[in-house]
Amino acid sequence: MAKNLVIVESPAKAKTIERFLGKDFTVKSSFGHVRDLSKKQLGVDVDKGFKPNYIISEDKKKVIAELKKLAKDAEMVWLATDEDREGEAISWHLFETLKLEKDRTKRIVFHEITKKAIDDAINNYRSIDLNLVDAQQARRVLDRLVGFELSPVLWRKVKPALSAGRVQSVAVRLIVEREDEVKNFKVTSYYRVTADFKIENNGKVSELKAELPSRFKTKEEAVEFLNTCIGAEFSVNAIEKKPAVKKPAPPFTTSTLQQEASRKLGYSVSKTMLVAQQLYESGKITYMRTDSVNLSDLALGMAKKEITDNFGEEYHQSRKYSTTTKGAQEAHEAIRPSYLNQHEISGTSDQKRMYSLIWKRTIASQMSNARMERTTVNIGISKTSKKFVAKGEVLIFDGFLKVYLESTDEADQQAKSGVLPPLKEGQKLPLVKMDATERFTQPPVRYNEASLVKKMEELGIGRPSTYAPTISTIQKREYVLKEDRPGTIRDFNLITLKDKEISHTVKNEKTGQVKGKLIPTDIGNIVNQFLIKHFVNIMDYNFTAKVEKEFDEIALGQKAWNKMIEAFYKPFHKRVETTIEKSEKFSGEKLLGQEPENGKNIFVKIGRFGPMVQMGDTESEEKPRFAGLKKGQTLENITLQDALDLFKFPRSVGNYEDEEMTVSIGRFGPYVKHKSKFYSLAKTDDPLTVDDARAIIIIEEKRKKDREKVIKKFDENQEVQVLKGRWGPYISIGKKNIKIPKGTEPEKLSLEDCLKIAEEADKKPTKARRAKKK
DNA sequence: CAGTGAGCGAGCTTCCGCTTGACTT
Repeated sequence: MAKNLVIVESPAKAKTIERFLGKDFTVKSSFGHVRDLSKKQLGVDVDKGFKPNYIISEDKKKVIAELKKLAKDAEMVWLATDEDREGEAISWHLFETLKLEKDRTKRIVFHEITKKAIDDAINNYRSIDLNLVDAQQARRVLDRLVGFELSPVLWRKVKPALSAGRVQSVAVRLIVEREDEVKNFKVTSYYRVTADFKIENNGKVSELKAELPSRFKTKEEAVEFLNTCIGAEFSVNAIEKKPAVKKPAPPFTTSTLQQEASRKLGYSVSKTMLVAQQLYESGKITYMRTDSVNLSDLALGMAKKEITDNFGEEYHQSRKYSTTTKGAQEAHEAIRPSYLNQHEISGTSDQKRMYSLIWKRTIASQMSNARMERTTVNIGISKTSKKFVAKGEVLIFDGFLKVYLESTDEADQQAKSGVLPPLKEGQKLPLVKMDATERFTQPPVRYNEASLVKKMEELGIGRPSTYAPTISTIQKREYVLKEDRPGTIRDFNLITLKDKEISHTVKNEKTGQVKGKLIPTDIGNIVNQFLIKHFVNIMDYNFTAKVEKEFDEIALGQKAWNKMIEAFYKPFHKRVETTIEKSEKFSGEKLLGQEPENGKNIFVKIGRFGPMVQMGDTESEEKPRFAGLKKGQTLENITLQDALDLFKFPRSVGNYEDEEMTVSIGRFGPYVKHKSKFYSLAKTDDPLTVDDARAIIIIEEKRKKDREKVIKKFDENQEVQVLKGRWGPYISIGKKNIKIPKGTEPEKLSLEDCLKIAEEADKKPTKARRAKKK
């Protein structure tokens, strides 16, 4: 039995550390937090100093049992969880649940996993910092109080099963407000003038492109300018050369990795985290949930060697980066390859691509600046004081650009200017042509997953471990949707001056394309309005920053955590109560107009099951009729006619096999119902016009598919079937579906085999079932 | 996950942070 037990948070880390420590040490992991507030109740006694009721998480019971046993037998327990608020709390929870003894427990921390760092940590042990633990408890309790008191208000006033929280509600707000900006943006057009000149140098002909720095507001002004330029003489007024440098970006944090993987590899933030986790677990990169841009001395040394060996000494420049991020806790290093001499790895193509990205970014961060020379040429016009400007850039030394350049979010970047041809001051420039192109002002760009993370990080909302889960939560609650939109064609004017003649053409371009952007739903809009109306302080972009400041004071021992919570909770709770009592249901109800025949009012609003239309008043004797909105329809864009169409369902479309067929719109889109069976319409079908002939085709097609679906049937037991599904063959027994074990040929299964497989499946634990809920 | 398809209120929803779970022999 080892004399020493070391407990860290991650099992991968445990493995590495164990190698450094030798056989007197056993290293185990806690797998993150081991206790939390009870899941079902508030878990905080608001009347007794906000005493938290901690419960060992179900999936941690085994871990705790094992650690308890090992701790009992060890001479010394070393709590080596991360050096931040959460890590300190994990150590404390371990101390409490494992019932450790003070004089046989030491708290240590290290930021990098090297022999030296670990030895140093062992020599610099301390005790658990209870102030820091209190700061974490305050954070935990605050989040619980906000989440568990606010969400029920939404259930009562807006719609059941909604949620609100310090982080997610503000994330939704960002998206809602950006959408409003896009909606309210007034596109205006202007004219940009460019000119092409011909340059002759010793018989060599080249082109010089220049632009007028000022823009024209109207077509008339642009034409007037071009008119002025007819027959004018153009000449070089001045040439200015200026040196410039470009610096590499700092090494990756979780947030910047998510952004770059999104831009360069097209990954969602959850995919980025999944692949990074694989790389971490196989020891190829350092920890992937970090807000630090710091590289260890070891890494700096490796980077220096790699750069000098591969590119030469002049390419190396040692750099220390420091974080500018609000609320960063910096318990880890930046995300970097574990071994920088490994330029490539084996693995899946996703892993290879991400590794290569991380390697390049890390190496580039320790390389020299790129140096260039920027040239600006002013070109005078004989008939006006306006001037054209030509810009060129020559790379003098590539530096870090040799390996890596960070991408940007800006959609339409100016074309990179290249080398200018040799020019002399006073030189005459013959005009080839001049274009005045109509351009349009751009609305703000909607967030995608990664740019939302960037914004959240700027505001200090959320942590590296929660960016991805938060983004999936707000989509799961249907507050926002990730959307693609094809865009529309827009005409623009092009006026050209060539050979002293002015010509007008109309061209077109695609605009308004959207790919993977986050767009608020009706529910998202309504919930956001509601929360801002009643709980503006929590929706404040600075709320987190404010409470973080108080958590810091608690960590420094300047404030008692439950006093802080009390000061927040009293007014907050009162607000919750008055909102429940006084405020009306918040449905976003809007009167669209009247039904032309019966004159009843038509409303749109959020109902128990989402956005819907209503015919007739709620207070009237006669019950109103309801219908859900179709995909793509929103409270804002729906018209009276759309709404009236929705009441046309269910529509009878004739008889088939002596039974009526009806077309209706359900939760999963339009369908035909026949003999109490459902048949989905194709995307191309219009549910308002589908007739009997088409409905019969749809029914028959589905029947054919169902027949092909059956691999095996058993006459002796009709309930049991072997079927072909979307995910391969499976056994269906009544309402239950069972996966076929690997290596079994579905065609050869007998009834007995099927029943046996089903029985086996039944015995297995029901863990998978928890994930079933939508 | 394996096909879902209503009703407009009787009973469950929910938070943010840490971390990766495993069913044989």
